[in-house]
Amino acid sequence: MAQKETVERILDAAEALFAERGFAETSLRTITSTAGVNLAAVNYHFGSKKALIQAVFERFLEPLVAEIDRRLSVLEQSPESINVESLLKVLSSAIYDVHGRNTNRATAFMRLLGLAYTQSQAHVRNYIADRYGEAFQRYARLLKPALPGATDQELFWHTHFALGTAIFTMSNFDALRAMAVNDTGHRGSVDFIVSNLTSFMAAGLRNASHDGS
Amino acid sequence: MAQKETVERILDAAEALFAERGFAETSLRTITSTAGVNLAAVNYHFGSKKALIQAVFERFLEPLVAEIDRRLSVLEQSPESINVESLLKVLSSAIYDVHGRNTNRATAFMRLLGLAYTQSQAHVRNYIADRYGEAFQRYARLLKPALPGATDQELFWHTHFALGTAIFTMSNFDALRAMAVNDTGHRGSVDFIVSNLTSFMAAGLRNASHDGS
DNA sequence: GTAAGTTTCAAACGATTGTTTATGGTGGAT
DNA sequence: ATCCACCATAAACAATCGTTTGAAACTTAC
Repeated sequence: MAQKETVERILDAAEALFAERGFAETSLRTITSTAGVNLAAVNYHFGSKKALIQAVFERFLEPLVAEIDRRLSVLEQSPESINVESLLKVLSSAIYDVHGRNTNRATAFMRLLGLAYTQSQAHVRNYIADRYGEAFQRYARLLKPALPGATDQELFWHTHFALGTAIFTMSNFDALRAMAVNDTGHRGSVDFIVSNLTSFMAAGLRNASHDGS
Repeated sequence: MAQKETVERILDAAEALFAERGFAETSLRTITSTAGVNLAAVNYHFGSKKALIQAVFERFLEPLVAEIDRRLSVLEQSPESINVESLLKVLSSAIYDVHGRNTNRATAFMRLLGLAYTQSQAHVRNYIADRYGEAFQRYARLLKPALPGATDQELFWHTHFALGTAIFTMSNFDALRAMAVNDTGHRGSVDFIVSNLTSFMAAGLRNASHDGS
């Protein structure tokens, strides 16, 4: 078995299992037996469970952030088209683009992103902040002129309200869909949910703006 | 030491520790040593760790839901005053009312609520849905006419978007305030933040309504 | 003051966790 | 064919987990 294969199989299994039950609740034995590799393989290839968690995030975030950056650069070339909706669309489109319409993978990723915040042991948070903080700030710089009249305080809080909405929805995606079936009879397509989520966030964000537009 | 005292000390320690690090990450030994009681006390008084988790939620949710119910009954007596804002105010006022301006306790609980979703051990979710599902549905029934034109699906999702915004904000309250100081120079008063949060949620919710009002 | 009923306590239980070790096997370069 | 770097494997490691035990300490009632 080639080394690439083992590493990849571990990452695949870890990603799915972490998303399903969280970090602490997923043992290395569950991961390695799901992946069909030896228990010691994780420590051999990654060093520790913590390093494996970071590797899972890295494999996911690296192409995503690159794609977001690319799309922001495109957007910057026609500044008149920069607004709340187009900025939010950059994010959702980037997710679609990187993982296709493979909703399994996309929802797994959403769960992971949510877990990174809620369940995160410090090392995950620090790693993400350290590695992708710059990308976040670039986004914030573009958002500011899209919400004229908002003070820095309002901008900060409304941005994090929107962030919270997305993260909560993502990290509970499957559970919410199950509840939706129960309450409304419809599971809701990914497109429907993302579209509603985006407009919810946009409406809330615009609420911070004072220019009445 | 009276039994009441031991039980209460365990609940206090468990509540704070669970909120801080999650359920699986908090051992009974940490809880009991923080509470200053014997390790076996948890299993003696509660039966199991799972039962302790439920007891923590029950102690918090019981008075809160009762207060919400009381306020909803008052609101129902003057139906013309029922709208998105007044319904949201019921929630924030109920929290204030039950725990005063003790934001520590309130944010700890919100983090617990968030964990109940993300660290979904099925038993916590089932317990909450089982016990407080009716109260939630009553609220939803009142919210529906306040958002005319929204389909059941839109109502469900926008409600949970708003719920997610609140839970995320409250459960990361301290961290967000620390970031706010860093980014804007202002910590933001509780009233300022709650007021902005409420209007963000209201704006997003109204977005589900199609009557254009 | 004694007996019955509760609660606390130190100690141990078996199970599971992440990690390490020592041994074998494999494939490519010389 | 021989060597060597790399990887897979089974087994064991120490630590931690939730839970149970049996005896001691306490409270309550008569």
